[in-house]
Amino acid sequence: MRRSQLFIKTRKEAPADEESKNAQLLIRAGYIHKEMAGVYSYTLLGKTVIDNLSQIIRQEMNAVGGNEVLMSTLQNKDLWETTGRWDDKAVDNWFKSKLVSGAEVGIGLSHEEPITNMLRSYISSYKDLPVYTYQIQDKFRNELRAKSGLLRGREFLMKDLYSFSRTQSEHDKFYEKVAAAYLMIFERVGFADDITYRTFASGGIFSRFSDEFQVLSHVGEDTIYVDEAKKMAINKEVYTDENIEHLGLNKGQLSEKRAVEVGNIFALGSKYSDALGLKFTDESGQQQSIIMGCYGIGVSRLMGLLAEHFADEHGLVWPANIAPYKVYLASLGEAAEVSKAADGLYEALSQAGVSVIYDDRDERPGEKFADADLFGLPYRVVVSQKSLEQGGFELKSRTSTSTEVVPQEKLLSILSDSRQD
RNA sequence: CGGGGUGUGGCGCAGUUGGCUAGCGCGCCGCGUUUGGGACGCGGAGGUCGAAGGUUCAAGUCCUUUCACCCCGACCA
Repeated sequence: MRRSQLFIKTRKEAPADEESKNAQLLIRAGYIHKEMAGVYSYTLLGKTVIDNLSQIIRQEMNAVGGNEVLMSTLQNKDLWETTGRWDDKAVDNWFKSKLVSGAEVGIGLSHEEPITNMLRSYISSYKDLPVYTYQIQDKFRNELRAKSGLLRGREFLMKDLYSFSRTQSEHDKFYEKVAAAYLMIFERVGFADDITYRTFASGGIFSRFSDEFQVLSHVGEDTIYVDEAKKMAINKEVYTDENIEHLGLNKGQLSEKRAVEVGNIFALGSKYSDALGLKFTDESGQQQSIIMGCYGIGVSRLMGLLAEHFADEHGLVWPANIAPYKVYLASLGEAAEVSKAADGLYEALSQAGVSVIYDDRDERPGEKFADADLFGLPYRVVVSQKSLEQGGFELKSRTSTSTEVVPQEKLLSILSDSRQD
């Protein structure tokens, strides 16, 4: 992508109506645009980050047998009344609207009801199960207060997986499989296990605990207690002597931390399947309940937390797997030989499958360097009179302060070598 | 929803006890000089001062109502 074709413009100053670092950086760098409190649009840069995150999640969900689906945003009130979740007293953050006829519809805040209902059309036998479905799409929640940029919005991108199992043990096995997949996902996006904790949290009716995936961060809304040696954590909401003992933890080994919840998995039992009449016939011809589980990851929140976490005083510093492009290629000056060399390198990189932003604008060096830093791409390559005289192009990684001049073939091999998966 | 704060060209801000043509920086347009860390000169364009109502000879400034945004708290099925 040529920078001259990107419509975004970077800013030196942070917007006055954002306090959070993630929103300030992402807006300054032109990744997102604020529509209103808790609602953001994504430019090509931001959308590519979202796509990269989604792709990693998709791969891991497919690996555990997930069927990706796309559910409707408009929701059938009847389904939610069946489970008792239409009432504002039961769920108080609905966005609701009306058809011209006057009939009420919901705007999707979650999808247990519709997915369960949809499966009634397809599931009837033990042979049809288990089934795992997942979706990556916008959810709408009428939060009393949106805050912290992408970390708590009213409209946000979420991956939700729902599992439908025949027995509790089948469910339990899958549950653990997803838990492992989650840790893999967070590792792949850059949150390794030194800061990511599977955390015991309140479980609802069907299990003693649910599992949250918490990334340690001072901007976190959650307080958790961490046993670093055992790699275990417990949410403040269930931090009682009884639970600590139940989990085999020792209060003296636990330290209090702030964390951001990036994922949450929990058991649903047969609450929704029974309520909506989704059952299966077992080998002996008997009707049986279906055991459900629910597994969420806040994709846009994850992006916000990545921006919050991977940044320095100059701007964003994306992990290689997440960066919207791998290389920021900048030409300096308007000399014909420089433009020609830069054009050629852009072609060569593109053909080698290296994703690159080519800053072909007529701007001064300082501005191009500042933008390269702010964008946070893993590598910066500079084409200039100076680099050409030294026999090549100047290569610098976003995190290092030193540069080296390398000839084209070597540059191509370096940049396509550590190609992102 | 309780408390605190802020709304002035695209962005960041100033604007005194009400006073006459509403300023500054960035960005934008034109010309010229520049070109390795967000250049400089000259000349331009762009504003219902969040909105509505009121007080006054006169309102960005005072009063009332209202909307939006940020932060703390509560809430987060």
